[in-house]
Formats: sequence, C-alpha cells, structure tokens
Amino acid sequence: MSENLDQIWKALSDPTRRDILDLLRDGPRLTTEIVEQFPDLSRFGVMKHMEVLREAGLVNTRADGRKRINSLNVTPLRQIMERWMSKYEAYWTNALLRVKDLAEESASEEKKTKHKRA
Amino acid sequence: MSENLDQIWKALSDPTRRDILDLLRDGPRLTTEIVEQFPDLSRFGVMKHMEVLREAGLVNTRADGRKRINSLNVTPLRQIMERWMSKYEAYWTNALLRVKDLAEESASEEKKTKHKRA
DNA sequence: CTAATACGTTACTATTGAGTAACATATAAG
DNA sequence: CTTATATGTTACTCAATAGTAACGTATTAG
Repeated sequence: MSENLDQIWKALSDPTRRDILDLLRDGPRLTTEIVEQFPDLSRFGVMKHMEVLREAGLVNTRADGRKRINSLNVTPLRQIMERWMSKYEAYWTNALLRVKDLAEESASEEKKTKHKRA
Repeated sequence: MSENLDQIWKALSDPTRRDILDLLRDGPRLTTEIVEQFPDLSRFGVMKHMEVLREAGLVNTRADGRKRINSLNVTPLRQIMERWMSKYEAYWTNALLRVKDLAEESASEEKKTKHKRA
C-alpha cells in the first residue's frame, strides 16, 4: 500500500485521465456516461484509462445489474499531496500560507459553495 | 505558461525524475554529481531526465566554466499543488485541516528546522 | 601544450502506452 | 424469446519513452 505511489503518479500523468477524475468530482458516473464525454476516443480507449485509474485506487467501480458505477476515491490524491507538501515543506512557505487561507475559507464557508465543473 | 501543466505532470510521473528532484531539495548539484547518484543508469539516461525536468521548468541550470549547476525550482510544483488543492477543495476537508496545521507549524517555527534528506 | 574532467550529441534498441476496430457477453425491457 | 443496452475482450497499430553505447567538445590543471 506504499509502492503504488508510482502507479498513482503514472495515472495522473495523462491529461485524459485527469479529465476523467474531474468529471467524477461531480459524482459517480456510469462507464457509458464517461465514454460519451470523450467523443474523440473509442470506448475501449476510455475503458483502458479507467482501468489505470482503478489500479491506482483513484476510482472505485461497483456493479449494479449491467451497469458499472464509477466513483472518485480521493485517498490516493490526498496521500500524494500530503507527502509532497511535507517533503518540500521548507520550500512551501508562501504556498502553505495560501493553502492555509484556503483551508480557513473553506472551513468557515462550510459547504455553501458546491464545487463546479472543470 | 499555462499549458505546460501537462509537461509538469509528465515530468513528475517518472520515479527517477522525482528522485532527482529529491536530491536537489538539499541544494544545487553539478550534473556529474547527479549522475553519480544513479549508478544503474547511463550518464545520458540521467541527462535526458534532466532535460525533461528542465523543460517542465522544475530545474534550472546555469553554467560556471565547464560546470553545470542544477537547482530546483519549486514554482511549477506549487502551481500543480495549488491547482489541485483548490480543484478538489470539496473533498479535501480533512486533508486541508492537516495542511493548515502544517502551515501554522512551519509559520511559527519559522526556519529553525532545515529540511533533511529523503 | 597535454591530459583529465565535465558535459554534450548522435545513432540506435526495446518497452510501454495510447489508441482503434471488431467481436463477445450479459442483462433489462417489451 | 428477442432486441437493445451496457459492458467486456481480443488482436492489432503507431508513437513516445526509457534506455544504452560510443563518440565529440570544451575547459581547467599542471
């Protein structure tokens, strides 16, 4: 559960896969729904990306009849972010302060603002 | 200066390149010094990785006689981190609070703690 | 000037990754 | 049962990436 960090980075390195994650931020999607969002790609093309995301633990898929419901799992993202934040801690100073502001904002605003599409 | 985000992600996707960045966290290094840290790779192998890092803006290189001094540039890292932190804001809640703590820590401790090796 | 050092480049191989087309299976609806 | 839908799979390109070997250049030390 620690050496899959490579997998996570690999998964995130592709723009299409990041787009898929973006899409899933808005909530779970059927495989077909995801495929429809990428008219330039074949279905299998998208499905292979999905598989990479699944193997990296970034996406969970559960079956419901003949449907597959794909949902985002932020845990690996969090892992990477936290790891890098602390790793480069000494360099972060300014960034951290900005993130701190962000944290306080989102803490005080609670969940008034729903996140919006990419 | 905005569509190189892809490049940055690509650059970060390779474990060797992340190791190089880790090495540069401790301060600037000559090309040869970096090469020596990777006995399993040929010099040119390492140099190609360096080039990718340079093109992504993650590493700056300045000449000093016949020496090349490579140093870390965290700006692109910051870009990506900030972008993703805010993008997944709604999912971050717990993580953000931890980062907030980190920020306050490092703010109060100023720069007492020098960062240490990987 | 000569030799050693630090770096750069050319030319090539091999593996992985992204992608398509076409076929196969399973399930829900009528 | 039959059809349409949702998904899975096999077989195959094509391009990019990671990598090596070997040679070339430039600069500093003596």
